[in-house]
Amino acid sequence: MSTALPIWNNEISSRDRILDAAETLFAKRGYSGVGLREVAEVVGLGKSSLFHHFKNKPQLYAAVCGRILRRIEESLMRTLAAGGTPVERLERWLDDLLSLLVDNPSYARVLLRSLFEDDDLAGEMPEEVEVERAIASIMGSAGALLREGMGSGAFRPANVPHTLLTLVGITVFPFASGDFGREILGGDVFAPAEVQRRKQELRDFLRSGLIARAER
Amino acid sequence: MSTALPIWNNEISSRDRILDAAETLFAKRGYSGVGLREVAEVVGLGKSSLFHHFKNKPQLYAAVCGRILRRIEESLMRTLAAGGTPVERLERWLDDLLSLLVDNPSYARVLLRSLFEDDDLAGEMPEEVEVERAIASIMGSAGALLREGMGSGAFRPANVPHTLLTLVGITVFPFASGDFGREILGGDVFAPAEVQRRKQELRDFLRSGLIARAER
DNA sequence: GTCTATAATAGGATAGAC
DNA sequence: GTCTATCCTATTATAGAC
Repeated sequence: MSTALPIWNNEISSRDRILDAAETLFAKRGYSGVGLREVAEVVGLGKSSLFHHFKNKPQLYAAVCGRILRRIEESLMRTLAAGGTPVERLERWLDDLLSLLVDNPSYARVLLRSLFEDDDLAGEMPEEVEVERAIASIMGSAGALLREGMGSGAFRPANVPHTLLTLVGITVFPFASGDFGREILGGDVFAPAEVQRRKQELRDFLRSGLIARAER
Repeated sequence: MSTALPIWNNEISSRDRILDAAETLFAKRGYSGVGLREVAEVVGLGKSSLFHHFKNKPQLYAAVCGRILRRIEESLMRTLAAGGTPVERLERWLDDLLSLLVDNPSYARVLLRSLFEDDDLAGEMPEEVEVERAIASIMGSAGALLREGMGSGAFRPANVPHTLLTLVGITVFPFASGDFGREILGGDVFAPAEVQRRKQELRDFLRSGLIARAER
């Protein structure tokens, strides 16, 4: 019954290798576009073996999404705990989030795709509940930061929920946009130089918007 | 052979009813999540009848996406042709785009989902080529507007491709975000009051960013 | 923990009657 | 232009041997 490995064990468990394979495939083709046969094939297992680790497909999907969201949550907590002014914390968080999305090219796509599946993650299984919890935690912390900054005058007064949607749109979307983003930019969104540029453009946009001051 | 109806005919063609049904379903469950059986059922036809109007599933999908993109293209062209300063044209365009997305709740989801399907729209069929053309046309016009505004000093100097990605992220994403957006906002993203608020928040964000001037 | 075998269903697509 | 019938393959999931 003990599936936990000793900490000095370097082997990656079957469960994690299944999650890795499923994550990549879900990013590429979405929930319905991925068959468990293909997941098993990538991992190097028989199809039926997957059901020993996850009781069905929705649970596997929720486990993939949950793992991503927990990592984002951890990153956010670490960033916020490091202190600084609200502006510093916001900019550091967005920087770290972008780094995380770039280091794990499947994340942005899996996340946005999952937001579009209103049905497929709405169950009562523990993995699905965990997804909801992580989302609420992340958005709660980000919202609190925005409110603190607006209260102290560091941020312009704005509608907090709409600002949260805006922040998700400008940070996550570009790294999920695949060929579209590549065509717009004329190069890979994940290339280091392009990532640096995106971070800079994001900071500038948050500081000044787009419209020049003379026009206001 | 003539499938074209006389202009005084009020009946909606089977082809259009198939496109309508497919659009709604693709928005809900994505390309792979929709079976042609279900599309046919919604329209009230047998599954095989669909193949008389579209030769296969990829073509139907491309036709759905193409119809949406053409409407956005038309809206953009009309807006840009109406003249005004770059700031006026940009703000009018975003306003009109949001109205279009709100009037057609499937649009945002179908569009963003299609951007995540690098494979499923990359063929050589005329419908797929048309999708590419419309995207290039829309992004070309928007990019030209940005460059014009930056040249005249109306917009802050910024990286045009990244700004395009940002604009897509802040305009389209919220209306594709479904339950997530609903939870963040505490209400329906498509409710008239919320749409008005989003338009206002968008204008403010473009004019001032998020960070207060005192902090700069 | 992984395997083979199997069940039951749904998928896209075609042929041909009407 | 729509239908029924059919083909072949893939899907999720289970049972039970090893």
